[in-house]
Amino acid sequence: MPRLFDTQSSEIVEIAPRVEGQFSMYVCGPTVYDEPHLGHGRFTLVYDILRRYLRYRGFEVRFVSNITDVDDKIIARAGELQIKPEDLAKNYEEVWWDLMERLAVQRPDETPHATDWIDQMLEMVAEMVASGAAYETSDGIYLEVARVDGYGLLARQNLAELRSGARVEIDEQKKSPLDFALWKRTSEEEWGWNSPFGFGRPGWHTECVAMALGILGEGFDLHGGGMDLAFPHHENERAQAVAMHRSFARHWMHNGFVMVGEEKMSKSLGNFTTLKELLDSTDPRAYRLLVARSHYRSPLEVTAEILQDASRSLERIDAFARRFADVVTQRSDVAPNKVVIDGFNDAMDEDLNSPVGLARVFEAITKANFAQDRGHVEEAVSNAKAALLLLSTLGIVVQDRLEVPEEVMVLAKQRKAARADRDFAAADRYRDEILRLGYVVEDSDSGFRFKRA
RNA sequence: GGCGGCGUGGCCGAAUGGUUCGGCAGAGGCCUGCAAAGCCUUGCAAAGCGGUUCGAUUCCGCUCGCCGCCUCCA
Repeated sequence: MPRLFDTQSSEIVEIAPRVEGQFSMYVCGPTVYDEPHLGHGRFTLVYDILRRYLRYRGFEVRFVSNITDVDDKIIARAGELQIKPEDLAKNYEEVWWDLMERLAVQRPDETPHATDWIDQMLEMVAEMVASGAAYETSDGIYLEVARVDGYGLLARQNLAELRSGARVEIDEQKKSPLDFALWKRTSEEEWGWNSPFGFGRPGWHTECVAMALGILGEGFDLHGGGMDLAFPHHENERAQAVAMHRSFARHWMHNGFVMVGEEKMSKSLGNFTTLKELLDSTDPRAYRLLVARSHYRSPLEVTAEILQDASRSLERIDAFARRFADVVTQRSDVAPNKVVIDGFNDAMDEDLNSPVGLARVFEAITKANFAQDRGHVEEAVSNAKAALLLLSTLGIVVQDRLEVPEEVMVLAKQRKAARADRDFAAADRYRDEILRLGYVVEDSDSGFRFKRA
């Protein structure tokens, strides 16, 4: 059974799902008001890898990730641009899915939108008001944090310490600065919904509770997001569930930040690189490799040099894939090497240790090459198959074959003939021509293959 | 102020109480007509100071440096 670090207990524990063999996970998705940056790319890759891994391990995974399409920032941005907030959200949601596709992040099974869950949120608010956990002020409905058992669990702080450190703006009407809005009352000119609590819109923390419980049900298996969501967002989600006496996530998972130098990359610091910039300039697989080769809870530095490093590493993977593309399909009788698979699984089972998992993959690549060099085909193929299987489990799509223009193919054949005649001068001329067309020919046991120059 | 975490070879990233590991880059060699790809060999890593121990990079303490959360944030 895989184990994961649980933010709630601060230790690595078995994930032991609610229903054997099934795994339900909810990950906080984007607020669609602007271009996603590298941090968004990291978290989506981390949970994509988790999802792929659990599936590969035989779990039936149900993965829900929301789109926050109503929010103060969306409204503010839309106001600046003089467009409707709905249109802004729609536009950036399209941007989001486009980028996810480029990153080869598989679509969640369900992608609920906050605006489709307003009724459910209002029911929840009514329930919390009725039970006395929530109270009304002139501008909305607030949850009284002091009435929630164990508030501060995810922040690893007790209520008194949180309160003393609170930097939230003072609101005379709130019983505590930590109390948070469930429903924000607004004027009717603004974007909003009619409700028993007056015209307005939901608070941020409420939507995820409604959607997670509404889709996955009580006691779902895992709730994840970036570390900065642990507090207050996830804390406040949990608080609402507690206030309603519903069991919430069994397990909390938080990934580390993308760093810029010694600082966290973030919108507010303005030190971000957008995902689009990255993907326009780098093989998206290089970023995935980078994410996978550091532990998901560690900070991750991304620079041009580090990306270059990952790209070169990727070249090694592709070269390996090219070398084994044919023989692997020919030898359907050979199974992936079990020692390699087990080593990978052991690493991934222990808090999703993909760096060690990748190390096992690279070792298998070396063994496959070593064996192939010596003509030990079965050993080579078993290692190669294991490596290829594990790479796909990490979502790394290998480029094992390159389609070349007919012209290049003809030149390569001519070169092959020239070499057979031991006319090396001619062979080299053909190779130069191929290079001029943007390809490198490599000799192989069976003839030749190509890579991009 | 409270809480959590980090400091590993030229670079990035892991594991680990004793022999460590992966990638990238470097050096030498093998293979190749020459390349490419590949393989092999190679480099006295643990911020500092103490302590525990037969033995510490790994455990404990202190010092220094850095980061994150406590506000919107992946």
